[in-house]
Amino acid sequence: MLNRVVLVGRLTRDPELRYTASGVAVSNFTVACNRPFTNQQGEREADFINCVVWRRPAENLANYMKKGNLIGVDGRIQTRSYEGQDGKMVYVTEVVADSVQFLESRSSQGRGSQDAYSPSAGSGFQQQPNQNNQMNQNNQNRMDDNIFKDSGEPIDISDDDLPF
Amino acid sequence: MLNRVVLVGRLTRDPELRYTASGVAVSNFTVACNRPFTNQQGEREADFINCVVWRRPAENLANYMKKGNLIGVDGRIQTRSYEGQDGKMVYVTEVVADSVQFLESRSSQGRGSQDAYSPSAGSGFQQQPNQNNQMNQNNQNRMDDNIFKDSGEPIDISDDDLPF
Amino acid sequence: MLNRVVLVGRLTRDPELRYTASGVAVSNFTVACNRPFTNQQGEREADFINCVVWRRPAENLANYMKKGNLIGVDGRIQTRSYEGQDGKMVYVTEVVADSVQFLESRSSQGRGSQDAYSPSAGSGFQQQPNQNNQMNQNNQNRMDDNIFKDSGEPIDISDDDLPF
Amino acid sequence: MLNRVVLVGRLTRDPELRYTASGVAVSNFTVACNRPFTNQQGEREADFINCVVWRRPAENLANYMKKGNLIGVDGRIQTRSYEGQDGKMVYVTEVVADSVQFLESRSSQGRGSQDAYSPSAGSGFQQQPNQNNQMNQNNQNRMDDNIFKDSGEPIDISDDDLPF
DNA sequence: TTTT
DNA sequence: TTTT
Repeated sequence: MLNRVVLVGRLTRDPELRYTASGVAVSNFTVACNRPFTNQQGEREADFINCVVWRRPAENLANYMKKGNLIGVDGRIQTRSYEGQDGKMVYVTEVVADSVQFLESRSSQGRGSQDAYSPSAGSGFQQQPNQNNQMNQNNQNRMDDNIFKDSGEPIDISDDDLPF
Repeated sequence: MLNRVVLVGRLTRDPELRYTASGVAVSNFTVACNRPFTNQQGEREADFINCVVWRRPAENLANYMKKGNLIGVDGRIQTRSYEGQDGKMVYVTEVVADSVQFLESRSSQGRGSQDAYSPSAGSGFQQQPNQNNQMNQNNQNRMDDNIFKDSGEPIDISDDDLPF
Repeated sequence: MLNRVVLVGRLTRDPELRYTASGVAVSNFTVACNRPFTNQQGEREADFINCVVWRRPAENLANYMKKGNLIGVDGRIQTRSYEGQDGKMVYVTEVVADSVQFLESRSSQGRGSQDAYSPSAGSGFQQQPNQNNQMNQNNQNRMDDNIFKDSGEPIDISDDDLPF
Repeated sequence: MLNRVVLVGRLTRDPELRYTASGVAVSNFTVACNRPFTNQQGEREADFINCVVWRRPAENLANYMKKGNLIGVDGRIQTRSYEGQDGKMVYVTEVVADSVQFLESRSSQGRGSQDAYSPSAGSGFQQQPNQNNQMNQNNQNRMDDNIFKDSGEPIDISDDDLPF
């Protein structure tokens, strides 16, 4: 079966970086994609697409991108369900990013476009990373009980959700 | 902004065909996409991706495809929200198909793969269409009040949702 | 059958705008896509992907984008062949763009990202268009004999190549 | 930069399996993609898209798929150039498949759709593999000098072309 | 509420 | 014939 998604849009908020109990980085973010056509009132609407990315690109995203920045996402659609607080099942559809492309860097006056892959010597990321997420790089923010403590919603997410 | 989705998977049920108050055909369906990897229990999971398609390909889909058939979808991700019966907003993410590809026909012995586009003379659809949806072809099933009467959920969907 | 391509990369040169004998705008351009990985010598290579776009987005591209600008392409792969000057068939693979996304505008200080679609009032293109191609907007550059006169290669391209 | 391709089409010939000097499997194949629209003569044309796949999926493809079978390809566009026998540069554009999806198996009466990924215990490939390529599984067909001996064209392909 |  |  095939399942492929490509998005280019802007971050609706600063991406959040968290760690699973076993120390795997995960970042949740939302991409605003303006529709290429206008509605019947002549307005241009947008889609707000929830995304997740794991491991190294999660850390890069949180450290270098912020609200409003333009990014590209290459991934797949994932569905999952959990029991809501009213006992009813909640169905979630989101994009799991295989890679995230920085089309505009944080300070970004002018040229952007760094790769999210292999940010090794000589190929990018000379910028100072975002302050608030920096400590996560050292894994000191690891959560010791289940997951996503400060987020209301996906409390049932665990290492099981690791895509591979 | 870019927003592109390609899926290949199987219909989880017979696609439903309806008509808006102004007579535009719309079909809702779900595609089961088996994941290419196994989870930590060694099981192969699936994603169940809700899709919509409008107009002519909606009619073709409903008339020629049924539960279990393999289809391809080329479209984009769309998000929308409506107020649930408990007064809380419900957020929906689904795929709006620009085109649907029939990779396996209804009775499907052997070769499938007809195009959903331009099903004109000589290019396909020699099969008998599905009985139950056939009458829709003549638009006799048009709904005279708002929309989606027999479906509980998307009562707020109207012609406004027409993608173009 | 499905055939879908999404690219984000930089223009290797100013896009060229031409018109078929019947006055249809067409623009050829090449997108440089840096690979996300390095080769065995540790160098980062690029793919140079030839693209074509027709009609209105062709004019917009030529008028607002130039060498080095970042663009997104949503399209399909097309193959064609013609007889080379040595009598042998030449096989060409290129991307036919359905839409082109401007991720960085010509003078590009700061925010880019205009849509190539419906560039109507209020939604973009307040910039001055490129001088040299401006006259094409009035169709005064229409070619009266076959096509692509000043380009050596695709002399066999005609209105037949119009995608729809 | 983003570079993503998804194809669904039929193999124009049996896929060829070869091995680089260092023993890495590679398979070249061509996918015929019927266009969804007809040309000005009312005919339905096709694109013939050259593809490459490496390693394990290359072996699976060669062992289980044959001319005419329907496959899905998820990959990226790659360009390369080499000096032709007349001393002129030849430019090649092809699709490097990350994964190949079998939408119709070799003997294929009825249901197809196996995954090309992780063909481990219990998940598929109970069919007998193709005879002629079977020996390749044991790497006894490894080529000891450069590459692609029996193919005229890409004699300059070596381990350097390994995508990762 | 899920397909092979 | 190639972009940052």
